[in-house]
Amino acid sequence: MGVDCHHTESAQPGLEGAALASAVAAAQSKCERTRERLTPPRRRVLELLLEADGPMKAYDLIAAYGQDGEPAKPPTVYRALEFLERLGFAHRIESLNAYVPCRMEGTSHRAAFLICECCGTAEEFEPDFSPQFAAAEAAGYAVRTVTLEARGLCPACKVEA
Amino acid sequence: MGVDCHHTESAQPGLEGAALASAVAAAQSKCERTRERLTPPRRRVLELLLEADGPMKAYDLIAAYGQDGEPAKPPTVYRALEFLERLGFAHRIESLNAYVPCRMEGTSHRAAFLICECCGTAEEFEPDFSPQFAAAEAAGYAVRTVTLEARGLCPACKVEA
DNA sequence: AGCCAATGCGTTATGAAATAACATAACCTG
DNA sequence: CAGGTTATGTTATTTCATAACGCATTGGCT
Ligand SMILES: [Zn+2]
Ligand SMILES: [Zn+2]
Ligand SMILES: [Zn+2]
Ligand SMILES: [Zn+2]
Repeated sequence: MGVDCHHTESAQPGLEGAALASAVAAAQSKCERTRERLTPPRRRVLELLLEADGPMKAYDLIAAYGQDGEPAKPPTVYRALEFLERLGFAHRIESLNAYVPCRMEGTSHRAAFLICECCGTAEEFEPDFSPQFAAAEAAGYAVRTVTLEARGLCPACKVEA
Repeated sequence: MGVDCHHTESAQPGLEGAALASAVAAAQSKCERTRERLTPPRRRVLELLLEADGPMKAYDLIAAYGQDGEPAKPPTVYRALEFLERLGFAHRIESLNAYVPCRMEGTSHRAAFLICECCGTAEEFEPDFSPQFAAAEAAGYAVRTVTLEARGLCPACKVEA
């Protein structure tokens, strides 16, 4: 990300082979349990996210969509992303206009990210908002979703800087 | 925002008259203290943000820029927004692609928002991240900025729903 | 004053991100 | 297999943001 970053960019290497197949199969069975359909475009976009080494832009997904090099049409990918987000298989990172596969084991969670401004990796973590929003809820707010994105330097890039 | 919201949309009424002039003057003198220049386009965009009842989109600012109805050119407004953000006079709300004037008194702070999905207001509050990021910093991260945006219903809209 | 570097602005054009709208196809379920 | 629902294909458009370049203004320096 930073022009002066020469890291291998694989702080979060993408899945391949058996690991990839296994992750997709897990999503598949999760869908079946809730009568949701992991259709070909949805599966394909999930694969692309899982294979990637970091956050993927929507138009990167569009370009990479066809195994033969044929790009997808934008709505194909945006619809798949909407589905994957709804099911919790992927998250959108607002401050990057980019998407990542969910890295957390648990089923339901509020996603939060530590984003490295040097190498571009985005590490998901489980935030604890209880103290924050006790006050908000006490003031009458009904909080539904929360976006928390911290930006800075990951350990590796911090050392080099 | 919500199609079923019939509120007056003035949960955060914009400034006018003396209050507006005073807010702009405060920004002016803050700039002078740090040798920054509140030039005409920057002042104009700040005015528009302060006058607004809620978050403003960049192209709303562009359209409203000229007192005679003439729109600004996009770079004019985006440059002004960059400046206002840098000085802490305005914040970008990532999940809305929109901008608000800073409502906090203190000089330096990490902005956070409670966004009502019904009436569209965005209330700024001062978050306390200390517990969250003690862990992150301990793990070697150097956190520089944080985006925290909570979405839900404000007290007024919650009652109506 | 005259010069210079730095900063900001005006303008044109383009790039990037996301969605609208509508037709067709696949899938349940009774 | 009929009919409602969900998903996809396709075309076009809208929305959001920046690149690039030349000119103007500012403020320090000699
Ligand atoms: Zn997750
Ligand atoms: Zn890094
Ligand atoms: Zn603020
Ligand atoms: Zn509201």
